[in-house]
Amino acid sequence: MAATPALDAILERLNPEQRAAAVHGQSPLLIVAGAGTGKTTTLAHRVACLIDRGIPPERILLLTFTRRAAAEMLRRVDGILRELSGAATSSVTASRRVWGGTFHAIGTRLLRQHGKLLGLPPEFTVLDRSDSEDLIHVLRDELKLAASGTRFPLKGTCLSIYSRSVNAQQPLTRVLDESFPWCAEHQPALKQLFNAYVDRKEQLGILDYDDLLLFWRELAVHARAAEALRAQFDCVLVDEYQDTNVVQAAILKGIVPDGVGLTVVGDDAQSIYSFRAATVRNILDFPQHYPGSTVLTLQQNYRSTMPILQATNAVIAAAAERHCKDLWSSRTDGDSPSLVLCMDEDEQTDYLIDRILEHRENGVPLKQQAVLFRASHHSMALEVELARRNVPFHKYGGLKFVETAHVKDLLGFLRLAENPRDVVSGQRVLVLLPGIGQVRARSLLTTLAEHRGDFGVWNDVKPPKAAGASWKEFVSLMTGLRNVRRTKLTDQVHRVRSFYAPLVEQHYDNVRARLKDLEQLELVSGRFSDRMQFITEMTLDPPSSTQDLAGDPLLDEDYLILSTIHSAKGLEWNSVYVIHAADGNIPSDMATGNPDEIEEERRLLYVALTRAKDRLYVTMPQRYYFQGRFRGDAHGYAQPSRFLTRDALQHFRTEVAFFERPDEVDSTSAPHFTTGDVRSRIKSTWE
DNA sequence: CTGACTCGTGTTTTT
DNA sequence: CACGAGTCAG
Repeated sequence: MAATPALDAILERLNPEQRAAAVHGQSPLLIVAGAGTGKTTTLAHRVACLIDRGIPPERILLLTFTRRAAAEMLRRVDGILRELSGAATSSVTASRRVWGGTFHAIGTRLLRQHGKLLGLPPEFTVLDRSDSEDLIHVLRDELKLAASGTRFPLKGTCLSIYSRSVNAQQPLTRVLDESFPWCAEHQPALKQLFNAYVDRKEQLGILDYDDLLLFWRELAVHARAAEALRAQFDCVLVDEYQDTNVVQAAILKGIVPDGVGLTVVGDDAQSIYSFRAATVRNILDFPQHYPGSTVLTLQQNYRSTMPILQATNAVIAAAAERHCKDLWSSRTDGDSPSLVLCMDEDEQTDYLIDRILEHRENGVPLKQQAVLFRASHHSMALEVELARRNVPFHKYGGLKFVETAHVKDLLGFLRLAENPRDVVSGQRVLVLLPGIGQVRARSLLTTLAEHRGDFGVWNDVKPPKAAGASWKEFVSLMTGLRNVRRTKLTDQVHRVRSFYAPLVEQHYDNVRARLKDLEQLELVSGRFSDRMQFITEMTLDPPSSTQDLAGDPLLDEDYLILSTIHSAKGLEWNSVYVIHAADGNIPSDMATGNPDEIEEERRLLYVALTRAKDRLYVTMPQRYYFQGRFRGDAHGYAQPSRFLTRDALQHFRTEVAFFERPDEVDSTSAPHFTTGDVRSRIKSTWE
């Protein structure tokens, strides 16, 4: 292709492999990009090149793993385009026209656009994980499955089984045998439940997360729709391809059957989402799926120092199956990573905070430091201590703001108004009202459905005594919300909040914090133009939790990052602390069932370690106190993660976190007073 | 039928 | 411990 001179100059900044990827033509392309090898930079340059080559931005589809990643990528594209055109404003809007987002978000958008071809109403609502569980729960009751004597799997387990089956496209028997053997005896009942689940979603006009992919795939193979989709895009780029599942691969195959214009990027060594049915085979077999494809491998690491890379290379070298990659860096100097043995969790916490503050003193801002862990609750003790010491932090992963009961309640009102057939939201909202329980809620919703979602019929219902005046108020709120679709969204949220606030006090503890969250939500809603968009975005791209523990991080310029390893994917920081690196946590003892799971845990540790640019600490408490049943000082001893092999440990400096104990005596100074003084003071309390 | 209560069990990662 | 399932008094 003929690049303009200016573009050539910009591409000079890339290394040869990166440049080859950026300027590659339309034949199928796989970029195997090791950790920190400038994957985002490369992809951004490729998108810029495509636009520069005259491909209309709205005909480019960029699929990423998170919305943040898409935004970051397009920001970089903007930068490059602006350089090219000498700050012309047109380029800024150009990248905004690119279709960028997660598979689920893009799927939603395309299904609203083309869903009619499948008979799907464009105003469908989307269930998040816990909504889906609630629906399963309702159906389980209706089918009386739990009452059959033997204990039936919990709603969450049922949904996991269902989800695995559809995402891996595997028959139920196989999923049960391989992943849920203890539920095998319930196979017939589960089949019945899943059929009901699929039918009910159809009746209610709702889709769950998995449906967004499944329906999109149907769209992509459905003759007329597929044509429209294929005609819509010239180029499709997929990031984090190692974490896609077979349904996602089928979607791509449908949109781009011959792979012309298709680019996928990923690193098999960082595949960590098999619990969501992602399969590393997608990236490994890409050349077979798309004959004539080009494979480019990026191996020069621009992120970490060589001592850190030597350690991470050694950790991944022990993996059972991997693409050979030998990451290297020109940053040869730097400190060896530390393995820090702490006596117990408290000492680990103290050690961390001391190090973090020390680094900050030395000019590394808190935002450039991250504490990473396997499970969300691993940071609890640290969070408490950070709050006590007034160190601001922001936590990614774990329970999100929108998953808290009160936020879901408030959104429930809006969702019911948007789609009165949505009985999941309906139940949720109705049982909040005094005097209304499961049974009455169900009958009210049936009545509502019989009157085509006209909330007015509820005026004729005899309200339960306990409901009092609030029933009339509730009905008028809902009719209002139904009719005033044009009212400003914040006003709608405000009305719901006024009605709902008193109910918070009746149903939950910690009322103040929850009411503050609701205020926050009203504020957030101001950023959205219409209600449907607001509801959908909140389930597909929920904001990470507001941290009220350590003050509002938005007000603080600088804050420390706490993150699960899963949520840290693709990110990097100057100083990284991987905590609770004991066997049983990494690998989690929930995930040591089969060799594949263990291998994934190894990659998980690899992902964590490769986030570090300059300084890497791996810490673990050696003594764990048992939680729960046995109180007192019962404890056990932990071993370092099995993935820190002898070979890997050669690249670590092992230290023991000793703390200056307060009992270290300063023998040089004379006593200010005697023990006799102390005793007389004690006596004075009752004298 | 609702809502307050007790009892027992299981416990990761996320769109 | 925290949540879900099951029990029982209004």
